[in-house]
Amino acid sequence: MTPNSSVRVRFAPSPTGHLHVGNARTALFNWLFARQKQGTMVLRIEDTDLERSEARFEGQLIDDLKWLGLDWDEGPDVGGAYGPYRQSDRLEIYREHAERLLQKSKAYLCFCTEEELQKERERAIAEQRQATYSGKCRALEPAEAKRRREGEEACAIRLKIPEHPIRFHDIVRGDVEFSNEVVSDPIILRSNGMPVYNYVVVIDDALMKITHVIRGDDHLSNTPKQVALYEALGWPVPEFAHLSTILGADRERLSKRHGATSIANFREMGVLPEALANYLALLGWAPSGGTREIFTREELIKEFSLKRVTPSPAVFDMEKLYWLNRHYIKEAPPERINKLALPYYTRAMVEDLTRRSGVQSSAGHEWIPPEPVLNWLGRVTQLLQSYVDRLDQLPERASPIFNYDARTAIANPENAEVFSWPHSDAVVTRFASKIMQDESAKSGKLTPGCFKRLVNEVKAETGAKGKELFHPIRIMIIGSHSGPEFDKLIPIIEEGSRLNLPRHVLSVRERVEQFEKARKS
RNA sequence: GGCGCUAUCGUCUAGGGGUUAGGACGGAAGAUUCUCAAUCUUCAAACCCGGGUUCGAUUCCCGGUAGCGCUACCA
Repeated sequence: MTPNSSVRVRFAPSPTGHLHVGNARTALFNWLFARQKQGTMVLRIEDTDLERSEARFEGQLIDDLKWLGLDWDEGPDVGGAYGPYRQSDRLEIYREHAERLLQKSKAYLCFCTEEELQKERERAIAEQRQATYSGKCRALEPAEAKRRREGEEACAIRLKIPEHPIRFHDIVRGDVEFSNEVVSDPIILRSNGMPVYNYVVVIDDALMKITHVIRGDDHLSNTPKQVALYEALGWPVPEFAHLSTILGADRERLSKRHGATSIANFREMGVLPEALANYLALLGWAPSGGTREIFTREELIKEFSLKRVTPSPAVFDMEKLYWLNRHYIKEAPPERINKLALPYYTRAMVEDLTRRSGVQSSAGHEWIPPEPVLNWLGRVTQLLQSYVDRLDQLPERASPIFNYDARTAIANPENAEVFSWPHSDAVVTRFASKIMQDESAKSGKLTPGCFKRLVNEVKAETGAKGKELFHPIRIMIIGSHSGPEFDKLIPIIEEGSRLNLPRHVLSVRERVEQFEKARKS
């Protein structure tokens, strides 16, 4: 992965929590672009917001990014020639360049207090004007300003916005122009010596030789200030690509309110990383022709194009993500899915155990099932694969196997309807007596072939066929009239009944027995 | 309030001065199956509004409206 082009992009998250889907999509687009151009991907941590940033979040961010399948060539964890890659380690650099700007009189000292500025702003809003800085301190004599600063008067450093409109090119949106009238001289260094975001981002991007700034469109309105900064510093302005916002179903900006929005959430839900990456790529980007939807990582790298990114905001559609996830679950090698699915089962089993015993067993969480159980769970997963959107639904879908309860099966109104059918009574009675007499069923070794034979006998004896035959039988066995095919289900139930599990899985015979008992009582 | 960005089926999108406006998710119907899921087939579903340019605008331009963003000594 040696970069051999001059393209350099960066993903610059703030370590304020888990990676959010919006940011993940930004990271993905940066990554796709870098990899396609064989350029360099830089990870930079924007931790100048001391109040919200936490060191541990950086590790989470990196985990989330890696889980999504992204990597980077330079960053706080891997180093690089343009470090440091944490803004908190770069404060000296920011101060130094601010002073340089001052010397070149591209910036000036501002002694206005926050209260003054606040009043100015309120007045402007009251007069329905743009709330821009008056530029009062811009008129100060440099010599006087210097004297006041040396006299320990608190001051911030402001950039001089040029007297001409600011234009820049955006790959997604085309040419954008802002009148200088509406961009007021921004503070770059606060009176407490801390630099401001719009300033550090430029210093970092320029010093890190970033050629393409790909980021969320919430930064679009900040861009003129940044362009002015590049110009003041005499540095080349990079290309910009502002990605549209991801919205929730209510067309409001996607937030925790909308449910799962962090990468960690999706990961816990059992969404596969390739499904998420594929989905995210489709949010705002479409291939030429616009008919393909499924892309491997390599195909995305090959096909991706910033020029084809849509400028309009996109609503996050969980259903479509699930569709992709189902696709990738089906595609994935069974061993991989089994391995990923395992924790969901063990957690459910342990929870079930603690619920019923009332004892909290922390050791249970690390329960590693023995080989035969592992294999069996793998077969359960394969049986249920086409029934789930995400892996965390597996235990729930497997519930008829694990938690058979004859009473609830009988009490269920839908089932009651089935039992009101003319043949149902006879089917139940005949089938039950056959199972109770069957030798193989006694030891939990009923085979699909044997099961089929018994069903056929019931069919011949009662005249029931199709649903009238199978629905009552299925209810007896799994408590519901619908479910997986018996051919696959029967061996799994029987095998499960012979395994040593935290909670015994009832054999077909045990189920039928319970059912008959519950029915008669 | 000011400024900016955006506007094609419910959703993600393709397309583009003349098209039966294409695909996908979801929905509906059918096929298959004992059932459900999966799968396959079919169907319904859209160019925000008003002007202008033009022989012709959904497409180009302007305005309106709506949504979102920015308007900080937040990032």
